[in-house]
Amino acid sequence: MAGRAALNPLTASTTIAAGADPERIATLAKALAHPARVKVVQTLLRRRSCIGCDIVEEIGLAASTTSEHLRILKEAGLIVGEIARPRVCYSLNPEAVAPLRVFLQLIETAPAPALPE
Amino acid sequence: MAGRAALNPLTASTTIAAGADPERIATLAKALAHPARVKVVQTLLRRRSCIGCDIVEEIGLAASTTSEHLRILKEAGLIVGEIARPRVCYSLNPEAVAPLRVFLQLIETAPAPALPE
DNA sequence: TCGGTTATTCGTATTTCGACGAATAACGAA
DNA sequence: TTCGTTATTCGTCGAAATACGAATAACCGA
Repeated sequence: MAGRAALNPLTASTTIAAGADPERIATLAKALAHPARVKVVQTLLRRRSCIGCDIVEEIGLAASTTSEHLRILKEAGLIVGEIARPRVCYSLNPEAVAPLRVFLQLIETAPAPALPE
Repeated sequence: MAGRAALNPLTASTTIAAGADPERIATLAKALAHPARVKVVQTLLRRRSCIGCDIVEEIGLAASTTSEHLRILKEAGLIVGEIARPRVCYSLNPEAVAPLRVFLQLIETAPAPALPE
């Protein structure tokens, strides 16, 4: 089952993704639908280790605003925050993006449309 | 450079995606951040051929609302609309999702965080 | 116990989104 | 030319998102 590692490209479960729950897909996409949140993820990609409030100055918004973006990412399951008082250590949850990734891959490998160019 | 077919999994250009333009990523994600728009894409995946106003009844919203969703998808480059008066023939533009897909793949293959569980 | 440090919540203002019906556009067919 | 069919644009409304500063919470160390 793994989850990570394999990154199963296009298997049986893929076909199902064609009819995957639109709500779920949309929710995941929405979590990444703001530049600040993408930046947060990119930061966590760069500095693999968890980060505290460094994220705040990294993306250049007020602490309260950043906290809200982190909340949204957390709610979507994309990141997790380990409390290490007085700070919080954030890190990515790589498996969370799978449904959206599969959906995109399905689009990308779709047969070219009839468009005669 | 192909574009489709290969679906280049994780190559040199991937690393760059770690610092990919957050605006671009966010814009793509935003286009898919609504269930109705995901449904439109799913419909176009199922019925590979282009569709006219069938999309309207497929997703069950008013024609004007649907048109707006289609506009957003078009603006993001995810779909194209070929005019065939008096109707419009929509189809997917599979290559458009590449940047977002690469970004997601990068997340998914990121080294597991330090979280000792 | 008392500050110091960091994160989150709260209240608020502004902007954007999402939905609808009505009106409009744009052509093929009769 | 006039009608019918389909898509889009427009005006509007309520809901949601975004941003901020102030206030609050929650611990660790002195």
